[in-house]
Amino acid sequence: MPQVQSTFRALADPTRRDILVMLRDCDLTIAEVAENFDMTRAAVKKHLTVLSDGGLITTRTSGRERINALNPQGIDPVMDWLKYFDIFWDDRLATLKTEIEKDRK
Amino acid sequence: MPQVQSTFRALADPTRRDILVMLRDCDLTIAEVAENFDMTRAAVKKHLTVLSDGGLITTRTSGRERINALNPQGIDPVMDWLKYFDIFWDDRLATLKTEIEKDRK
DNA sequence: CTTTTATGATACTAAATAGTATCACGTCAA
DNA sequence: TTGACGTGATACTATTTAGTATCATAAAAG
Repeated sequence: MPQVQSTFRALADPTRRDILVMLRDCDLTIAEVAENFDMTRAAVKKHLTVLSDGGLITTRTSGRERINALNPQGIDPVMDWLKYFDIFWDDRLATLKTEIEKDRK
Repeated sequence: MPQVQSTFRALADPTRRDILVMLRDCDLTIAEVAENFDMTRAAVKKHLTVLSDGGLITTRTSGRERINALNPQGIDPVMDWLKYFDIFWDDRLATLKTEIEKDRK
């Protein structure tokens, strides 16, 4: 059960946010993720570990490959925390939900 | 106009998130914020600068005091980014909005 | 005017972080 | 079996970050 801190920390790096966007479309092995970045596979692996610690991704092994997938519930701790600002961004929240539904059409 | 990265970074530190929670109730000077932490005023000042860079707070000067206030729109870049995960957390968003309205009663 | 108070700013230290290089290990294929 | 491939893990370096200490400046109070 990841702490809220580990989730916020995982989201704080642009490379890791890019990885999450990639995983939104399809699951990827470490090597496949690394192809999209100008850094070594080992560095990408570290980012994936941080994302896993933050509960934002899950991993499963298939033979010698490790497949990374987005964890739908991973964002929950962040959302729970943001709730503290309800009196300020409640209206915005409603607007966002409308935009999401519009995008899906 | 703060970049999304500076906002995510500002949120990634537990001390800074605590400061935001404090400012949710009332505006505070640097010294008043510092009273709540076991660290020097200079350290708190640095955190406030990061929060300001991230657009999460605004500051105004009153005499020799500098008053820090929560910026309602500061969280927008983060919310915009989270929109990318719409297909996963749309249902959760609706649930959260319900909880917020319930809490307000 | 003198003193106190709140802040701004700089220099410095320690720890965390992002990255590389390297090697070991298990799996798959010829 | 032999080797290539994908990964795990460690050691190392450079940068960023969180914090302190210190001093300068400006405003409020006497």
